[in-house]
Amino acid sequence: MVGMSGEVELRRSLRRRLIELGINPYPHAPKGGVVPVREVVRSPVPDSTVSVAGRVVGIRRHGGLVFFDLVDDGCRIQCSVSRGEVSRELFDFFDEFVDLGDFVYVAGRLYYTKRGELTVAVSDLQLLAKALRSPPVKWGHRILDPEVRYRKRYLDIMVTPQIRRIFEIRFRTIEEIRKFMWERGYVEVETPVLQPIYGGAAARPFKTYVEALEEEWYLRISLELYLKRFIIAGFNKVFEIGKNFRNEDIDVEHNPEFTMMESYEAYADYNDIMRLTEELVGTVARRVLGTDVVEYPVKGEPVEINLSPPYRRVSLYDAFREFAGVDIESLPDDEIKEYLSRYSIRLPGGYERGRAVVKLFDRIVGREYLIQPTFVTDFPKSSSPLAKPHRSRPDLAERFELYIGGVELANAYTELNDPELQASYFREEEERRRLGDLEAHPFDWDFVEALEHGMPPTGGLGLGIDRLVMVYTGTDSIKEVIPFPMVKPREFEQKRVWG
RNA sequence: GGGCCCGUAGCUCAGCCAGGCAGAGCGGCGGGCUUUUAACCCGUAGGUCCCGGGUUCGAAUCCCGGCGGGCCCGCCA
Repeated sequence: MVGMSGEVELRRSLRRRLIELGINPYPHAPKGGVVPVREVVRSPVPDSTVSVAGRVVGIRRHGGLVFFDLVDDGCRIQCSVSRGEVSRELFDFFDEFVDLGDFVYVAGRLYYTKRGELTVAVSDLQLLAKALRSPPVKWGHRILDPEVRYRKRYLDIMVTPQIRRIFEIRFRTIEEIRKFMWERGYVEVETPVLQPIYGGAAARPFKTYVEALEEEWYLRISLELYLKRFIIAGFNKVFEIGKNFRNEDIDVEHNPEFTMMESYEAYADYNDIMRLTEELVGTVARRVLGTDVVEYPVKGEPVEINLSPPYRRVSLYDAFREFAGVDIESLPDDEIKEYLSRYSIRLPGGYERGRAVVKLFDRIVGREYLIQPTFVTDFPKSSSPLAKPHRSRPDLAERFELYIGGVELANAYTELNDPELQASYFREEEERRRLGDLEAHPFDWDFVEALEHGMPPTGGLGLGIDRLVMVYTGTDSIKEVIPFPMVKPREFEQKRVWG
């Protein structure tokens, strides 16, 4: 047993000894009321007595005087224990039983040290939870191994305030999006995650099996088709914030499980939705960050981005002309095919002009040039089987995508509400599936039947929350803004001896 | 799916190219220290060198296979 994982063994023996001494190392509650450290720090009253609780993240011993740092809900305060000011029992207890990582309750007088730091002169102390492992790095420093950071995100958040800040922004963003939508009269609804037919996007789904029905079902790849059923049902303005699941590869912009906000509004079109979207992105930024100017890394260099509306609107064909110098609209199919092979783009399901154009747009224009917020509008009709054809351009659909920092943040349509046209689009998708496009949209009879009951003219929006948070936080990897990103589970032997 | 790189103490890493006793700093533990805050000073413990196989008198080091991770490219948002 000599040399068995030293720290944990040592601390487990402390835990045992505490129990032997009749001291519960995991009491049910602090012995006195606690005030959040944040409040103490916000308006400190020197010489007043405070009682606070938190995790011990630093200990500096000076013989008869010990300074230690407490972190409570992300907020740090220094405490001191002086041999001359407390009972021998208290001082020895701290010395012997309190380690980095432990939660403690302390009460004492507030004062400023010689160096001017606000400090609690501890006069009472209680161990609230014994940690058997100490934090891997000192508080305020960064864990550098990305594998540890993503697998044990709680440590990453625990010890690095900048990481915690990213998630504070994430969850405040979701909160403010809700408020923004509620303020505008949208009703927050819920739709099924498990679906018999997936739809609303081009993606491969996760499959699951429903024992009660003895059927294979799917995890949703979007919220779209059920939210439209709410519009059909007579709710005029609905939204949902929820997880989508797409069985695709993982990279800096994609996680198989990600968060979307989708909204649908009766009697609106994609122009209304553009105004809604830019208002939302700008307003939420101001409310969460206090500013609508952010910095985002583009090719490693921070670029200032202004999120205040209005955003630029440019049609997809015009964007091609402006940024790529190509009039792709009037390019013959042969030359488009040449471009495809030059950029080694394969089209599953065979060549189709509209889809080819969109792929080329993603490859050549999107990430490269659309840094300041830009709505790219009017996509080829065949690439958008759930969007309504353009009111004056029969070859296009009333669709837009929002790009910021080269990242695609949103996708929106004037929604298709003609059931016959929807059915024929679904048939085309089915044909493409037969030709090998695994991401083609499956035919959803139940949805077409719902449309047959009549859906008012509707504008809809899908907004990628993770990517919005990336823009807000100046982060260029989606893993940084997802609390627990998908990582392969790892087999490991726990090094411990029971007893 | 294709390519490149990485895996050694709790953490950060050196050692690998050119095979020969398993190393440093931080952290831990013990001691000292009553105003520090990455405290300081002295001492000390701590290892499945990612896993498996091969070459060799001898492998952290060379070779093969695997696992895990990162980045780039292709694709979905």
